[in-house]
Order: sequence, then C-alpha cells, then structure tokens
Amino acid sequence: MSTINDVAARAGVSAATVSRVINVNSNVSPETFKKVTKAIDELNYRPNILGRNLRKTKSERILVILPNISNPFYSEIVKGIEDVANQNGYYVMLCNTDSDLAREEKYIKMLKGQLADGAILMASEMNSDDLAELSKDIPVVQCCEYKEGIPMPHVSIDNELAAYKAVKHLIGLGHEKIAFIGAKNQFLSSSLRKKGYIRALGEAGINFDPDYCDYGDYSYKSGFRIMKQLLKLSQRPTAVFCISDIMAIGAIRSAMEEKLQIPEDIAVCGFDNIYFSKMFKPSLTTISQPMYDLGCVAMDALVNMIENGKAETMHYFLEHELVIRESTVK
Amino acid sequence: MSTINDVAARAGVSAATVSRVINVNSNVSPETFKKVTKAIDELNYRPNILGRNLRKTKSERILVILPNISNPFYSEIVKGIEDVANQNGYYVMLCNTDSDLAREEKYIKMLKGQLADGAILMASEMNSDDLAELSKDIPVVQCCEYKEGIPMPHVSIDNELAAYKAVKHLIGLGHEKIAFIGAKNQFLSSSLRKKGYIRALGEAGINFDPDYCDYGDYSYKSGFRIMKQLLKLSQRPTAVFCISDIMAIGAIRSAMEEKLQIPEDIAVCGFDNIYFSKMFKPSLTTISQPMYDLGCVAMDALVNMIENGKAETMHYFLEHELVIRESTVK
DNA sequence: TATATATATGAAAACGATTTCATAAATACG
DNA sequence: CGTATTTATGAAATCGTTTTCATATATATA
Repeated sequence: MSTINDVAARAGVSAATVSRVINVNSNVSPETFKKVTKAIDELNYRPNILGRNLRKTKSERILVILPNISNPFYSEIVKGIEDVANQNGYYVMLCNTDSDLAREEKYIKMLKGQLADGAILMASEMNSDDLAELSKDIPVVQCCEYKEGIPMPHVSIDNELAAYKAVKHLIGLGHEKIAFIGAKNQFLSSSLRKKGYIRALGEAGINFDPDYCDYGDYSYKSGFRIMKQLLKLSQRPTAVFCISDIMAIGAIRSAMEEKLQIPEDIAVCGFDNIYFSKMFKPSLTTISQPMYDLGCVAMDALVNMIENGKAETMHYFLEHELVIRESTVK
Repeated sequence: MSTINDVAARAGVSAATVSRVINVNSNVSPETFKKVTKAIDELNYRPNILGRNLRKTKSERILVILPNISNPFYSEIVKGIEDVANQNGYYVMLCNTDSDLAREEKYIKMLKGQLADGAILMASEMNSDDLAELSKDIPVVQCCEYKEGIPMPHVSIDNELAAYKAVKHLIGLGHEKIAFIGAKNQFLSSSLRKKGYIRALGEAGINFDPDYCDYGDYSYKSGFRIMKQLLKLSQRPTAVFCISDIMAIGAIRSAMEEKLQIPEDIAVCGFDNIYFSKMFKPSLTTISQPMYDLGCVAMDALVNMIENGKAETMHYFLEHELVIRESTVK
C-alpha cells in the first residue's frame, strides 16, 4: 500500500499538501488539487487510519459493552447505536461479555489506552465505584441498565411506571391473583419493575402475596420452570406479569403444556416487545421499549460527551408503551 | 494520561526498557522490572493502542460486515466470531449495511486504509469482480453467503443437501403437494435451496408445479402474505418448505388465521433454526445451521489468513441437521 | 587469563499521518 | 507604488509506541 509520501513524490508536492487535499482543508490551488487527486487515483492510495489516529490522538471508534449480542433486545439497540455512530463518523466495536466481569474489565483497561473514544455500557457488571472512577477518564454512557448516584449519564425508560401500567392493565381486566416473574440481581430495572408491580397491586387494594413472586434469569427456561410452580399453587394465579418477553413466552408454553388457555385460564404480560413478541401465538401483551431509539439517544449523548467534553444531562428517559395483544385479551 | 516516556522518566530507565517490560519480552533484570512496574502502577499507565498499532502497522481488529445485526441468525454468528477473535487478540468492529451497497463500500474503502486487519462478509452486496479485487489487498472470509469462483474462502453449509433433506422429510410424511417459499436474489443459498427442493420432488416422482413456488424477502410479512396466496389455490398444498424460519413463522400464522391446523391441515418446515424456532407454538421443524460454529470457523480461517498470509482452503462446509418438531409432525 | 557469548540497557529510527510554523508569491489596499 | 494581507506551499515536529542497532557489563568457555 502506498503512503502519503508516495503520493506527494508522484504529484511533485509535499506530504502536507497531499494531506490538505485529502482533508479538503484550505488553500490548495486548483492545479495542485488536480495533480494530487490524479496521483491518488493512480496509486489507488487510501490514507492510513492508524497514522491518522495516532496523530490526532483520536480513535474514531466507540465501544459497546453488552452481555449478549444474540439477545434480540440488545441487538436492536446496537443497530440504533451504529446508525448514529456512523452519522457522526465513528466506528463501532463490540464487546460481548457473557456477563463475565473479567471480560468486561479487560476491555475497560484497554479503553484507558485509547481503544475507543468512548463507550456505551449495557447491563455492566462493574460496581458503582469503578464506574465512577471510569467516568473520570473516559466518556461513557449507560444504556438501559444503570447505576444511580454516579456522574455517568444513562438512557432508559421509567421501569417502575412501565411495570405499574402493565399490572394495572391486568387488574383492569378483572384479575386479582396476579403473579410476578422477576429477577434477583444487581440491576435497578429488576427492583423498579417489582416496585411498579407492588404499587399497582396496592393501589387496587390487592394484598402482595410472596407466593406469587418468583425470580428467573430472563431465560425461556426460567420462565417455563417458574410458571410450572405457580400453577401448582392451591390458589393458582389468573394472570402473570413477567419482566421479560422471553420469560413470558416460556411461561406461556409452560401453561399450554398444562392444557391451559391463554388468556382465558391465565393471562400473561411480558416486557420489552422484542421482534418476536408479535409473531408468537398468542401474540404477547407487553411493554414496548424503544430499543432502536435507546441506542440512538445513547450514542447521541456519547458523541456529545466526546466532542464537548461534558454531558448535557445525566438522565434520559424515553417513552415506553403498553402494547395489548392476545396473551391478555381475547 | 501518561505515556511510556513518563513511566521511563519516573523509573529512571529508557522508553525501550519500559516497552520490554510491558511486552514481557526479554532480558529485563528483576530490579529494573520492579522499578518499571512500580512506576506503571503509580502513574496508572496504560499503553496507548494508537501508538502501538501504528508502530506495528497492525490494527488488531477485524471487521464484520452484515445486513442486519438484529437478525437473530446473524447475531448468533457474530457471537462465535467475537469469541474466537478474542482468543486470538483481535477486536471486532461491526458494520451493519441494511443491505445497502454504498454503506458496505464505504467500509471496504477504509479497510484498505487499515481500518482492520481483515474482514468477514455475510451476504455481501458486492459483485464477484469487486470481491476478487478486494481479496488481493485484504484477508477476507465469506460467511454463509458466498460467491463462487473467486479466491476468497467461505464458510457455509451444503444448502442444496439441507433443502433436499427437509423436503424429503415432508415427502416421507406422505405429502405430495409441497409448496416452496424462497427468495429471488443474488445469493447462492436461495438457488441452492430451491435446487434441493426440486431434486427431492423429482426423486419422489412429484411434478414441479410453478404455482407452488413463490418468493419473499426473508421477512415475517412476506411469509404471511405468500401463504395466504398459496391457500387460495384450488389445489391447496398440504406442506410448505420455507427457506427461513422467520418466513415459516409468518406462513404458520397466516394459515392459523385461516383456521387451519398445523401440521394436520398443512405442515411447515423452516430453515436456520433460530433461537425462537423451538419456542414458537407449534415448535418449528427446520434445518439447523450451526450459527455459532459458522462464526467460529470463519474467524479461525481469517486469523489464519492474517497471520500466515494465505488461506488453508477455500471451502469450509459445516454440518447441518434436520430438526423435527411440531410444525410437521403431531 | 583471554576471548567469546549472553545479558541488560539506551539512543534513535520508524510506523503514516496531521499540523504548526515559516516563507514565497500573489493579491488587495491606501 | 509601497505596504499589508491573503494564498499556497514545504520543512519539520509531533502523536506514542516498538524495534533495531550499538554498547557496556556480566558470565561462560577454552
């Protein structure tokens, strides 16, 4: 591959002038411009990004850290990130952690050595102190999951309100025995969604029953398993609110296996509105998260931090929506 | 951020020695080693990747070009790519093209400027000539979709055989009126799968009926729409083979809307075995592609090309499997 | 003991661009 | 017409590493 100096030599100018032509900068005479572009074409020259990056001490990349790219929820967000990154001249690097802190930290370390100009964290395994520390060195935005009380912006929805709305919808349908399939982990969304569930129950004068509360790991299998247990209760619930679509689908298949009709015998509501939710039979009532937009806004915020050195605001809350489908209403 | 020179100064050694310590190279005395690591810790120094990359003229990255990361088929492959890339010290950059050639070519151009050390192409929109040209400059591997007759390795399954097996399965169940929902595009897999369909029919002495053949775009909607039309035929098919799971699911929902029972009234077979296929009700009979492994093998091949300058072989065919589920067998 | 080799280190070059600074030529201004 | 400004260009510095080459010291070998 030819370098800027090869081009300069062939065009009979200096490397500086070639650089000016490449970067459509300033004050290049038309003849020189022509000579240089001709040389560039003849040599099929492409500016070397490694050289450029070093000189500018800018990587022109951003890093996306997430648990699992094959989770449709995250991959849709990544699409939003990628589009906005592109519009702003950034490339996207991917770090799939499999929720392994060590793997995440390996990347974080490299980040400090300018692996990327900034990062978007989804469901990070790091603790608040480390995140706060990181935010001093590198522009970072939290997307969906986030830690509170640290100087790091986040983009998410109002999880408590969303869960509240979902459960209120079930109550509005006449349900009183409403179970909850959540998750026990460090993520704020898990506790907020439970909080919303409890608030809706409380408001309707329904007692919170711990027997109706169980915890999975967002997987199909865990939804399946927990539903089986709920169905064994002497007072079987008539509705279930799950904090993820995948668990909801697992729960539905579980109930179907027991020859129960959805929603007649038991109504199920999910959370996320992944692509598959509307295809599923019965199609899934769920909280729609604006995944693509979450990605876009997170990336927008990150560009802002990178280029202006500071965040415009710490809290971005995007709108969610209750999407009512066959799994709760015939 | 401190540089290698800061560390050198603090440790009272030269930058070269610090570099030796960082790279666990050779011949550093224990005392020096200690001094340097101490200075590194005190300054919280991380080697700058931009400097390192330039000096080595190696980006230590690979680029993955694909139509759509939120397609569960591709995202699972990316996971395989990422894991193997990591094991070999490469970072993964993502290019989501939305099947837009211009977007793809923008990245390809940068590739020539060392944006990455190599690339994996999935369902590229480029023509054979351009791909052949590209393969002269950059190590590139085609994954799943590929062009034949160019000096660029590919990793895929035997699409013709897979389709043949799927259709043979339907024939084995007694079906004779078997429709085909394919795709009309430049991709080899589309024509190969159709070829397999025709071969299975021919072998069973079933006439190929063009009325039973229609083409979608891999989407849920297209599967849905085409099934509607197939059901309007005076001689309605009793089985349908779809070249993607998503279209198969669309087709099933379409038939369900017409009050047909799956598989009693009409059996449906998909292709890919995406994550959702087993969750769907009825669970989907399909050809299982080893998506994760396809990614792993593609990345393995790419590492080989990058580091040894040549491909070991041009053709990698991985095993597929017919997975029989509820959508064809009660 | 004299020489050959191994070990440990530093100075300087190199990777390939961009950018600063200097300067010459061209143009504008009074 | 003389000076000030703008335009166009090149030389050299710079970004932060790694690596080559040179060299001094320590160790091994004969």
